Amino acid sequence: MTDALVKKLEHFVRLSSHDKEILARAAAERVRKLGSHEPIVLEGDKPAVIYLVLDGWACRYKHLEDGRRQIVSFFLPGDLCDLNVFILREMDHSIASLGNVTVAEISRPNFEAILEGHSRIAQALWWDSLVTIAIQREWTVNLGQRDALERVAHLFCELFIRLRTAGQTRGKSCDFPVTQTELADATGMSTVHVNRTLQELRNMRLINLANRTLTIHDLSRLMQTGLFNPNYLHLDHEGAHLDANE
Amino acid sequence: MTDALVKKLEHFVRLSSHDKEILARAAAERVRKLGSHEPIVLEGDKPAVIYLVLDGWACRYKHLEDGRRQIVSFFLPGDLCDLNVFILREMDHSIASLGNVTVAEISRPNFEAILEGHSRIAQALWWDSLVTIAIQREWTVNLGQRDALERVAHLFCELFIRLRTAGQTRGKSCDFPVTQTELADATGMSTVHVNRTLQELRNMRLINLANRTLTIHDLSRLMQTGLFNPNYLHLDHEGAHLDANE
DNA sequence: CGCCGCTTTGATGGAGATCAACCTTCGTGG
DNA sequence: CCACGAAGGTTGATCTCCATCAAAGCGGCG
Repeated sequence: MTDALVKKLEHFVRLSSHDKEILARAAAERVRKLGSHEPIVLEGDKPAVIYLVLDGWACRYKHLEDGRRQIVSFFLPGDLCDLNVFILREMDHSIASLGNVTVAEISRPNFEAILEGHSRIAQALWWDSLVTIAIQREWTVNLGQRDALERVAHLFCELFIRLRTAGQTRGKSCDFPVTQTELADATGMSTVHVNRTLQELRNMRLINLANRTLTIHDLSRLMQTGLFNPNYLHLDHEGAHLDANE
Repeated sequence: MTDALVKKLEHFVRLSSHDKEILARAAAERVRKLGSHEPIVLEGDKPAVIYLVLDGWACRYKHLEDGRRQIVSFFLPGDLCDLNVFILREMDHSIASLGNVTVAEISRPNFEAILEGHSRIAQALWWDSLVTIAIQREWTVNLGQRDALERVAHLFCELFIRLRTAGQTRGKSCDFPVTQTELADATGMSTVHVNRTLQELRNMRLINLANRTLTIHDLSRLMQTGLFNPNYLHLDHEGAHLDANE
């Protein structure tokens, strides 16, 4: 069940089978299955546990008082939410499932035991959280500078590569359990314009998106279209010197 | 010299005079003074030291290949850049000074010694970095959902409150060493429209911005205008149970 | 079947980009 | 001490991308 997490972390550092065991055990502590569009965390909640997405997608979002909503990040299989969040008194954002989702809830003491007892895992999780922050910065760039076509293209590149990193793609395709309304909330566009932008990307023979499946026909052209530079994902096995030698 | 940092951290937890001493000593290790618009870190650099802003402002930004630029965050006095950044092989963004800036460079071993030897400081720094991430998320919301007037109003509220938290305001005023071009790069607007938006805020008697000084005449109305909710700054002395008892 | 969530299409309007000047301030050097 | 140039700020005119409004398709499921 922790395949996606392990596979992702191994882009940073190679883990021993003991390390993998530790993660698998932590993720088995308490598993929850959720249907579509169910709340996981609500703004104002007291942080209680750490969530690890085992299967399916979720999203983090914020509402403005007048009802506007911005999705600020997507959680894919293998993604953890903010490690140190226990420090805060209340959450400043909400989290909800997109399609059907399976999450592991990891309790605070259990999680802290892992961080303290297994420094290679801890390092890998720090790397992961630095990448998460870099992704958030890139979203700022995306919303601030790119036009509609570039913006959607960039988002698709990011999500596809992140999924591939976690072993969640099939050739040129992947699950994509996100409605156009949700894409609109993530890109700061209207649903109507998301729809037209998707048509444009389809007409350019870059992608297809139907039946909750995204197919990217030509990733390198899609990357050009979205001015996508993957450096912020820091994927080149950076922590090789920390590899488990087994 | 570390007044701003200490003052900020004390919104989370009260530090002992020994803690403060530790911070002051670390910040004295190597101090650099920079003029306006000087590079501090460039995208592609290998992370080498941690920076602490002692005086003045800096910004983090990213360029697209075609020259567009997005400022993704501002560094104010007392701000540290990403704690764990050493893990990464190269930087995915750049940092530059805005006006004149004094920064402390803290070496990796020195910094790690502080984190390990002084858990109260470490906790406070974790809190600070969680707030930094929350700010980045809020920028995503700002760029994705708010219109020009709201966006600038929101940014001013955030910066003013962050400065006040670090003891860097004088009544309703504060230094504001940011040109309209830079405001445009931070808000994803054109300079022309930034200019017109500032005029609108002035005409509404909410602010004045001249001679690198921002004055906020009516903060609560400015907050309404920008749909600003300060909860994401987590300022209410959250870690009180960790206070140094002296 | 009929309804609900999602997608698609067409028509209209507006927020903000872009282009092109011009003005103001201030630091520098002659 | 003034001249000049560069950087920053201001203005007006035009244009375009995308929001908004409204309505119609289209699955899929109870």
